Amino acid sequence: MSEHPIHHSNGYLLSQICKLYRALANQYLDVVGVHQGQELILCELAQRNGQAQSELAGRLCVQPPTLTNALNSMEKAGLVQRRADGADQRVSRVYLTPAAEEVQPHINEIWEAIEERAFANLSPDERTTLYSLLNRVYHNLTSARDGET
Amino acid sequence: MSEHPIHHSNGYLLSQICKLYRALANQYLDVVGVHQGQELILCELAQRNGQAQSELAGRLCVQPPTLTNALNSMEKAGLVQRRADGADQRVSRVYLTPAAEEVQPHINEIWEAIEERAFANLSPDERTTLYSLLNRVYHNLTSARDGET
DNA sequence: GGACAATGTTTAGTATGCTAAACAATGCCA
DNA sequence: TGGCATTGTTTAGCATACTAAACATTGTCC
Repeated sequence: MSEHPIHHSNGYLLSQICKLYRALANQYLDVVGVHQGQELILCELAQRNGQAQSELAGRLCVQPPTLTNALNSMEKAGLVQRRADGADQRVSRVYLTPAAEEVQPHINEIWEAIEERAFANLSPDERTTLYSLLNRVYHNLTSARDGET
Repeated sequence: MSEHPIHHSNGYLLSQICKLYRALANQYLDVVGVHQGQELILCELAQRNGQAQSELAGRLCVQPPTLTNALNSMEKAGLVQRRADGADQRVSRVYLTPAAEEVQPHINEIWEAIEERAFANLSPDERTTLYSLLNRVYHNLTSARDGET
Protein backbone atom coordinates (compact mmCIF):
# COMPACT_ATOMS: atom_id res chain seq x y z
CA MET A 1 0.00 0.00 0.00
CA SER A 2 2.25 2.79 1.23
CA GLU A 3 5.61 2.05 -0.35
CA HIS A 4 6.91 5.57 -0.04
CA PRO A 5 10.13 5.74 1.99
CA ILE A 6 8.67 8.45 4.20
CA HIS A 7 6.29 5.95 5.69
CA HIS A 8 9.16 3.87 7.03
CA SER A 9 11.10 6.71 8.60
CA ASN A 10 11.56 7.46 12.24
CA GLY A 11 10.30 10.97 11.62
CA TYR A 12 7.02 9.87 10.15
CA LEU A 13 6.50 7.40 12.97
CA LEU A 14 7.31 10.10 15.48
CA SER A 15 4.73 12.49 14.10
CA GLN A 16 2.03 9.84 13.98
CA ILE A 17 2.77 8.80 17.55
CA CYS A 18 2.63 12.39 18.55
CA LYS A 19 -0.86 12.82 17.19
CA LEU A 20 -2.03 9.61 18.84
CA TYR A 21 -0.42 10.48 22.15
CA ARG A 22 -2.08 13.86 22.23
CA ALA A 23 -5.43 12.34 21.38
CA LEU A 24 -5.06 9.77 24.17
CA ALA A 25 -4.01 12.41 26.69
CA ASN A 26 -6.99 14.53 25.74
CA GLN A 27 -9.33 11.61 26.14
CA TYR A 28 -8.04 10.81 29.63
CA LEU A 29 -7.79 14.40 30.82
CA ASP A 30 -11.22 15.43 29.57
CA VAL A 31 -12.70 13.30 32.33
CA VAL A 32 -11.39 15.73 34.95
CA GLY A 33 -12.08 18.80 32.81
CA VAL A 34 -8.51 19.55 31.88
CA HIS A 35 -7.09 19.88 28.39
CA GLN A 36 -3.87 18.36 27.15
CA GLY A 37 -1.06 20.79 27.90
CA GLN A 38 -2.87 22.37 30.81
CA GLU A 39 -1.87 19.48 33.04
CA LEU A 40 1.74 20.59 32.75
CA ILE A 41 0.79 24.08 33.85
CA LEU A 42 -0.99 22.60 36.86
CA CYS A 43 2.03 20.46 37.76
CA GLU A 44 4.33 23.41 37.44
CA LEU A 45 2.14 25.55 39.68
CA ALA A 46 1.76 22.74 42.16
CA GLN A 47 5.50 22.90 42.63
CA ARG A 48 5.65 26.68 42.77
CA ASN A 49 2.41 28.51 43.11
CA GLY A 50 2.28 32.14 42.03
CA GLN A 51 4.84 32.04 39.25
CA ALA A 52 4.99 34.90 36.80
CA GLN A 53 3.71 34.03 33.34
CA SER A 54 7.13 34.57 31.84
CA GLU A 55 8.70 32.10 34.29
CA LEU A 56 5.98 29.61 33.55
CA ALA A 57 6.37 29.98 29.80
CA GLY A 58 10.10 29.48 30.14
CA ARG A 59 9.75 26.29 32.15
CA LEU A 60 7.12 24.84 29.84
CA CYS A 61 9.02 25.80 26.70
CA VAL A 62 6.11 27.64 25.12
CA GLN A 63 5.83 31.17 23.84
CA PRO A 64 4.13 33.79 26.02
CA PRO A 65 1.07 34.19 23.76
CA THR A 66 0.49 30.44 23.91
CA LEU A 67 0.43 30.65 27.66
CA THR A 68 -1.88 33.65 27.62
CA ASN A 69 -4.42 31.65 25.64
CA ALA A 70 -4.12 28.57 27.79
CA LEU A 71 -4.48 30.60 30.98
CA ASN A 72 -7.50 32.43 29.60
CA SER A 73 -9.41 29.21 29.16
CA MET A 74 -8.15 27.81 32.46
CA GLU A 75 -9.22 30.96 34.23
CA LYS A 76 -12.62 30.69 32.57
CA ALA A 77 -12.75 27.07 33.74
CA GLY A 78 -11.93 28.18 37.27
CA LEU A 79 -8.62 26.34 37.52
CA VAL A 80 -6.28 29.27 37.97
CA GLN A 81 -6.40 32.89 38.96
CA ARG A 82 -4.15 35.76 37.86
CA ARG A 83 -3.12 38.55 40.17
CA ALA A 84 -0.79 41.39 39.38
CA ASP A 85 2.51 41.42 41.22
CA GLY A 86 2.55 43.99 44.03
CA ALA A 87 5.92 45.43 43.21
CA ASP A 88 5.87 45.26 39.44
CA GLN A 89 2.52 45.87 37.84
CA ARG A 90 3.71 44.39 34.55
CA VAL A 91 4.02 40.86 35.79
CA SER A 92 0.91 38.83 36.43
CA ARG A 93 1.30 35.93 38.83
CA VAL A 94 -0.69 32.75 38.43
CA TYR A 95 -2.26 30.88 41.34
CA LEU A 96 -4.06 27.57 41.59
CA THR A 97 -7.66 27.70 42.74
CA PRO A 98 -9.09 25.23 45.25
CA ALA A 99 -10.79 23.51 42.32
CA ALA A 100 -7.40 22.95 40.71
CA GLU A 101 -6.00 21.56 43.93
CA GLU A 102 -8.78 19.03 44.01
CA VAL A 103 -8.02 17.93 40.49
CA GLN A 104 -4.27 17.90 40.99
CA PRO A 105 -3.93 14.44 42.57
CA HIS A 106 -5.74 12.89 39.61
CA ILE A 107 -3.33 14.36 37.13
CA ASN A 108 -0.44 12.17 38.16
CA GLU A 109 -2.60 9.08 38.05
CA ILE A 110 -3.81 9.97 34.61
CA TRP A 111 -0.32 10.71 33.44
CA GLU A 112 0.84 7.31 34.64
CA ALA A 113 -2.15 5.58 33.07
CA ILE A 114 -1.32 7.13 29.73
CA GLU A 115 2.31 6.06 30.00
CA GLU A 116 1.21 2.57 30.94
CA ARG A 117 -0.92 2.47 27.85
CA ALA A 118 1.69 3.84 25.51
CA PHE A 119 4.67 1.86 26.73
CA ALA A 120 2.73 -1.18 27.88
CA ASN A 121 4.73 -4.04 26.42
CA LEU A 122 8.17 -2.48 26.83
CA SER A 123 10.40 -3.98 29.48
CA PRO A 124 12.10 -1.65 31.98
CA ASP A 125 15.31 -2.06 30.01
CA GLU A 126 13.61 -1.17 26.79
CA ARG A 127 12.03 1.87 28.38
CA THR A 128 15.43 3.01 29.52
CA THR A 129 16.84 2.47 26.06
CA LEU A 130 14.00 4.40 24.52
CA TYR A 131 14.49 7.18 27.02
CA SER A 132 18.16 7.58 26.28
CA LEU A 133 17.61 7.50 22.52
CA LEU A 134 14.83 10.05 22.76
CA ASN A 135 16.98 12.17 24.98
CA ARG A 136 19.64 12.34 22.30
CA VAL A 137 17.03 13.24 19.71
CA TYR A 138 15.79 15.91 22.07
CA HIS A 139 19.24 17.43 22.34
CA ASN A 140 19.73 17.29 18.59
CA LEU A 141 16.55 19.23 18.14
CA THR A 142 17.21 21.84 20.79
CA SER A 143 20.69 22.54 19.49
CA ALA A 144 19.31 22.66 15.95
CA ARG A 145 16.95 25.35 17.08
CA ASP A 146 19.45 27.63 18.76
CA GLY A 147 22.73 27.22 16.94
CA GLU A 148 22.15 27.50 13.22
CA THR A 149 25.23 26.27 11.38
CA MET B 1 15.28 22.52 39.08
CA SER B 2 12.51 20.34 37.73
CA GLU B 3 12.41 17.41 40.11
CA HIS B 4 8.92 16.37 39.24
CA PRO B 5 8.76 12.76 37.98
CA ILE B 6 6.82 13.84 34.91
CA HIS B 7 9.91 15.55 33.60
CA HIS B 8 11.79 12.28 33.48
CA SER B 9 9.13 10.29 31.73
CA ASN B 10 9.15 9.00 28.21
CA GLY B 11 5.81 10.65 27.64
CA TYR B 12 7.02 14.10 28.58
CA LEU B 13 10.08 13.70 26.41
CA LEU B 14 7.93 12.51 23.54
CA SER B 15 5.68 15.55 23.68
CA GLN B 16 8.60 17.97 23.86
CA ILE B 17 10.29 16.28 20.92
CA CYS B 18 7.06 16.46 19.07
CA LYS B 19 6.84 20.20 19.45
CA LEU B 20 10.46 20.65 18.43
CA TYR B 21 10.14 18.33 15.47
CA ARG B 22 7.12 20.19 14.16
CA ALA B 23 8.86 23.51 14.58
CA LEU B 24 11.90 22.26 12.69
CA ALA B 25 9.77 20.83 9.90
CA ASN B 26 7.94 24.11 9.61
CA GLN B 27 11.16 26.03 9.41
CA TYR B 28 12.53 23.84 6.62
CA LEU B 29 9.30 23.60 4.67
CA ASP B 30 8.52 27.30 4.80
CA VAL B 31 11.40 27.86 2.40
CA VAL B 32 9.46 26.14 -0.38
CA GLY B 33 6.12 27.61 0.70
CA VAL B 34 4.68 24.46 2.19
CA HIS B 35 3.37 24.01 5.71
CA GLN B 36 4.11 21.09 7.97
CA GLY B 37 1.51 18.41 7.30
CA GLN B 38 0.91 19.54 3.75
CA GLU B 39 4.05 17.77 2.61
CA LEU B 40 2.39 14.46 3.42
CA ILE B 41 -0.59 15.41 1.28
CA LEU B 42 1.76 16.22 -1.57
CA CYS B 43 3.60 12.90 -1.20
CA GLU B 44 0.36 11.02 -1.12
CA LEU B 45 -0.91 12.75 -4.25
CA ALA B 46 2.42 12.24 -6.00
CA GLN B 47 1.82 8.53 -5.62
CA ARG B 48 -1.83 8.68 -6.69
CA ASN B 49 -3.06 11.86 -8.19
CA GLY B 50 -6.77 12.59 -8.10
CA GLN B 51 -7.67 10.84 -4.87
CA ALA B 52 -10.99 11.56 -3.24
CA GLN B 53 -10.71 13.59 -0.06
CA SER B 54 -12.06 10.73 2.00
CA GLU B 55 -9.36 8.37 0.66
CA LEU B 56 -6.74 10.97 1.37
CA ALA B 57 -7.97 11.57 4.89
CA GLY B 58 -7.96 7.84 5.54
CA ARG B 59 -4.39 7.40 4.35
CA LEU B 60 -3.11 10.37 6.31
CA CYS B 61 -5.01 9.42 9.46
CA VAL B 62 -6.71 12.78 9.81
CA GLN B 63 -10.36 13.69 10.07
CA PRO B 64 -12.16 15.01 6.98
CA PRO B 65 -12.59 18.57 8.33
CA THR B 66 -8.87 18.75 8.98
CA LEU B 67 -8.23 17.89 5.37
CA THR B 68 -10.80 20.40 4.16
CA ASN B 69 -8.96 23.17 5.95
CA ALA B 70 -5.55 22.06 4.75
CA LEU B 71 -6.75 21.77 1.15
CA ASN B 72 -8.38 25.19 1.32
CA SER B 73 -5.11 26.86 2.10
CA MET B 74 -3.20 24.69 -0.36
CA GLU B 75 -5.70 25.54 -3.06
CA LYS B 76 -5.31 29.21 -2.20
CA ALA B 77 -1.54 28.74 -2.43
CA GLY B 78 -1.94 27.13 -5.84
CA LEU B 79 -0.59 23.73 -4.87
CA VAL B 80 -3.67 21.63 -5.50
CA GLN B 81 -6.93 21.81 -7.36
CA ARG B 82 -10.24 20.18 -6.51
CA ARG B 83 -12.58 18.83 -9.18
CA ALA B 84 -15.84 17.04 -8.59
CA ASP B 85 -15.94 13.41 -9.60
CA GLY B 86 -17.78 12.88 -12.88
CA ALA B 87 -19.88 9.98 -11.69
CA ASP B 88 -20.53 11.00 -8.10
CA GLN B 89 -20.97 14.70 -7.49
CA ARG B 90 -20.45 14.25 -3.77
CA VAL B 91 -16.82 13.28 -4.00
CA SER B 92 -14.27 15.91 -4.81
CA ARG B 93 -11.00 14.69 -6.24
CA VAL B 94 -7.73 16.40 -5.53
CA TYR B 95 -5.05 17.02 -8.16
CA LEU B 96 -1.54 18.40 -7.98
CA THR B 97 -0.89 21.59 -9.90
CA PRO B 98 2.28 22.12 -11.97
CA ALA B 99 3.52 24.34 -9.15
CA ALA B 100 3.21 21.45 -6.73
CA GLU B 101 5.07 19.16 -9.10
CA GLU B 102 7.93 21.61 -9.16
CA VAL B 103 8.09 21.67 -5.39
CA GLN B 104 7.70 17.92 -5.03
CA PRO B 105 11.35 16.91 -5.55
CA HIS B 106 12.44 19.28 -2.79
CA ILE B 107 10.12 17.72 -0.28
CA ASN B 108 12.05 14.48 -0.07
CA GLU B 109 15.32 16.34 0.33
CA ILE B 110 13.87 18.43 3.09
CA TRP B 111 12.40 15.42 4.80
CA GLU B 112 15.78 13.74 4.76
CA ALA B 113 17.52 16.86 6.00
CA ILE B 114 15.16 17.03 8.95
CA GLU B 115 15.77 13.39 9.77
CA GLU B 116 19.48 13.93 9.51
CA ARG B 117 19.20 16.73 11.98
CA ALA B 118 16.98 14.91 14.42
CA PHE B 119 18.75 11.57 14.41
CA ALA B 120 22.21 12.91 13.65
CA ASN B 121 24.36 11.12 16.19
CA LEU B 122 22.48 7.83 16.18
CA SER B 123 24.21 4.89 14.54
CA PRO B 124 22.29 2.81 11.99
CA ASP B 125 21.80 0.17 14.66
CA GLU B 126 20.44 2.69 17.10
CA ARG B 127 18.09 4.06 14.49
CA THR B 128 16.76 0.60 13.90
CA THR B 129 16.32 0.05 17.61
CA LEU B 130 14.50 3.35 17.94
CA TYR B 131 12.30 2.46 15.00
CA SER B 132 11.26 -0.86 16.42
CA LEU B 133 10.57 0.62 19.85
CA LEU B 134 8.55 3.45 18.38
CA ASN B 135 6.70 0.97 16.23
CA ARG B 136 5.58 -0.89 19.31
CA VAL B 137 4.48 2.34 20.95
CA TYR B 138 2.60 3.17 17.78
CA HIS B 139 0.72 -0.09 17.92
CA ASN B 140 -0.04 0.34 21.60
CA LEU B 141 -1.57 3.68 20.84
CA THR B 142 -3.59 2.60 17.83
CA SER B 143 -5.03 -0.38 19.66
CA ALA B 144 -5.74 1.83 22.66
CA ARG B 145 -7.77 4.06 20.42
CA ASP B 146 -9.94 1.41 18.81
CA GLY B 147 -10.38 -1.35 21.33
CA GLU B 148 -11.32 0.12 24.69
CA THR B 149 -10.90 -2.52 27.36
C1' DG C 1 -41.31 7.40 -8.01
C1' DG C 2 -40.89 9.35 -3.46
C1' DA C 3 -39.36 8.96 1.36
C1' DC C 4 -35.41 7.78 3.89
C1' DA C 5 -30.84 5.98 4.92
C1' DA C 6 -26.03 6.19 3.76
C1' DT C 7 -22.04 8.62 2.09
C1' DG C 8 -18.88 12.71 1.21
C1' DT C 9 -17.75 17.36 2.25
C1' DT C 10 -18.16 21.69 4.64
C1' DT C 11 -19.28 24.83 8.49
C1' DA C 12 -19.02 26.29 13.22
C1' DG C 13 -16.78 26.24 17.27
C1' DT C 14 -12.78 25.03 20.31
C1' DA C 15 -8.18 23.51 21.60
C1' DT C 16 -2.80 24.03 21.08
C1' DG C 17 0.94 26.40 18.96
C1' DC C 18 3.40 29.94 16.39
C1' DT C 19 4.99 35.05 14.85
C1' DA C 20 4.63 39.95 14.58
C1' DA C 21 2.99 43.88 16.41
C1' DA C 22 0.63 46.57 19.98
C1' DC C 23 0.29 48.01 24.66
C1' DA C 24 1.66 48.83 29.51
C1' DA C 25 4.79 49.50 33.19
C1' DT C 26 9.44 50.00 34.72
C1' DG C 27 14.12 51.52 34.96
C1' DC C 28 17.97 54.04 33.48
C1' DC C 29 20.49 57.90 32.35
C1' DA C 30 21.74 62.23 30.70
C1' DT D 1 12.90 65.15 35.27
C1' DG D 2 11.85 63.80 30.71
C1' DG D 3 12.94 60.69 26.96
C1' DC D 4 14.00 56.08 25.61
C1' DA D 5 15.17 51.28 25.92
C1' DT D 6 13.86 47.09 28.24
C1' DT D 7 10.67 43.85 30.02
C1' DG D 8 6.04 41.45 30.58
C1' DT D 9 1.64 40.54 28.67
C1' DT D 10 -1.96 40.72 25.24
C1' DT D 11 -3.99 41.11 20.60
C1' DA D 12 -4.43 39.76 15.86
C1' DG D 13 -3.89 36.52 12.55
C1' DC D 14 -2.65 32.06 10.91
C1' DA D 15 -1.39 26.98 11.02
C1' DT D 16 -2.90 22.05 12.56
C1' DA D 17 -6.33 19.10 14.75
C1' DC D 18 -10.52 17.78 16.86
C1' DT D 19 -15.99 17.10 17.40
C1' DA D 20 -20.72 17.91 16.32
C1' DA D 21 -23.87 19.42 13.26
C1' DA D 22 -25.36 21.06 8.70
C1' DC D 23 -25.61 20.31 3.85
C1' DA D 24 -25.56 17.91 -0.66
C1' DT D 25 -25.81 13.94 -3.35
C1' DT D 26 -26.67 9.22 -4.13
C1' DG D 27 -28.78 4.84 -3.66
C1' DT D 28 -32.23 1.76 -1.94
C1' DC D 29 -36.55 -0.11 -1.00
C1' DC D 30 -41.35 -0.22 -0.61
